[in-house]
Order: sequence, then C-alpha cells, then structure tokens
Amino acid sequence: MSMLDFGSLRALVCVAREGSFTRAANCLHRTQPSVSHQIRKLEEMVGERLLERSRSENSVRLTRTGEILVGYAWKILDLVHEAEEVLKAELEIADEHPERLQDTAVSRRRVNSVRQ
Amino acid sequence: MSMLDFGSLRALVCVAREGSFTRAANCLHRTQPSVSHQIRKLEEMVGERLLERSRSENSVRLTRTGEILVGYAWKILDLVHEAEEVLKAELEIADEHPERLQDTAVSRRRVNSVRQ
DNA sequence: TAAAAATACTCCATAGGTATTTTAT
DNA sequence: ATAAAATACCTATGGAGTATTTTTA
Repeated sequence: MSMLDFGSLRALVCVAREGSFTRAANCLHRTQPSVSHQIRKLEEMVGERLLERSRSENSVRLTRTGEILVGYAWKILDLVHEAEEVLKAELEIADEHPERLQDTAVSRRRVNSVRQ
Repeated sequence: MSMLDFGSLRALVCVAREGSFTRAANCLHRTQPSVSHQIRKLEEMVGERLLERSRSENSVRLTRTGEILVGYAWKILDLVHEAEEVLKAELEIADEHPERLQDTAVSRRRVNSVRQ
C-alpha cells in the first residue's frame, strides 16, 4: 500500500459527509463514476473496503478502516488548505511591499541545514 | 493557485534537503528533468520562485516563499506516512484476528454524523 | 570547460467522461 | 420500478523518460 493522493482523499471525505456517491460527485464537480473509481482505487491500495455500500438514502457508511483513513484525510486536507491560504496572504504582501522580499535572513539560510 | 500534489511536495522537500535537483532526482528514483518539471509546476501554481538556483555544489536555496511551503510539505508528508503506518498495522490486526472486525460500534456509526 | 538545470520532444498511465448494466429497496 | 452504484469503454491530460541545449562557476 502506498501513494495516496489528494483527489481520492477529497472523494473519501465527501462521500463520508454526504452519505452518497452521487451527492459527493455533485459537490466535487465530478461524475458519480469518477467518484466510484477514486474510491475503488483507494480501497485497492489499502486492500480493504473503506465504505459499506447500500442503495437506500444516506446509507453509505464508513468501515472501521475507512474511519481511520478519513481522520487523516481531514488533517491532511486542512493543512493543504492552510498552506494555500498562507501562501496567498504572502503573495499579497509581496505585491504591496516588494521591498520586503529581497534577501531576508530566512531566504539566505542554507537549504542543506534543513531537516529530514 | 490550487491543487498541490504529493509528488511535487516530495520533490520540493528533497531538493531543499539535498541542495541539488540532480541529487534529489536520485533519492526520489526519478530523473533530473522530472524533478525540474515538478518544481516548475509548483512555482507556476504559486506564482513565484520557490528555489534560488545556482550551479555550484549544494547551492540551491529556498526562497522565503519556498521556506513557508516546505514547512507545510513536511507536516503533510509526515501525516501521510503516519496514515500509511497506522493502516498497515490495522490490516495486520485484521489478518490475525478477523473476528474483531465485524460490525464494531465505530463501523456502525452513521457517516452523515461525521464533521466537515 | 565541466558541472548542473532547463528545454524539447515522446510515450504511456490514468483520471475523468458518457453510456450502460447491475443491484437493492 | 426506481434510484443509486458498478462496470465498460474512450479520450485527453500530464507525469516521466531520453536527448539536447543553455548556463554559470
């Protein structure tokens, strides 16, 4: 198992929230088969069902494993969102005050002193 | 600006750590042009340089914006790694004790009671 | 002039779409 | 019988590769 991707995580979160593949597709601006495909990909990757299907209203439920993964998906997508917001704000500052940008201490720090 | 992806974030982290596109390509098991391409994609998405190039040894440095993004990239990739580890552990438990899996309280919880 | 990154292309995998079938209520 | 998910199939986008050019230290 390896290589999650943002698209499938978003699909999982949305199907879980909506309780339906079709409604998830609407709110993701995708088609239902596309969402089915993404979920299947995730399930094959994990090697186990993440959602318990049934055709009645609001009856798609997370499995135990699905609950675990959707928890991480929230955290990951929250961070992605935060990163995008912070970068957006940063770029606005850059537009308004270009003089603040050149050669700050942080930009001068050597990259190979960086962790991981 | 929207739609980051794990691949480019990994590339950014690796180039930052290695201080070189070529060495990053090695440790990612990709080619140098592939890494260049991923970084360019990220930079176009953000609308600003993330790395200050120069051709001497270990001299690729993060810009101010690059530092911000790489910080989020670490957190995001750490979470992805953790999710994969936890799922892996979960699947081992499932293999050894299949009786623990069916119809637990958590799997029975309705999905539309789930947040976000 | 010798490295390292960028560019130009080619190819292929796959994400996403449409049409259709299957399934459960 | 109907509504929802699965499946089959097709297409197009873009990720990754090879070959080459550009750059700067």
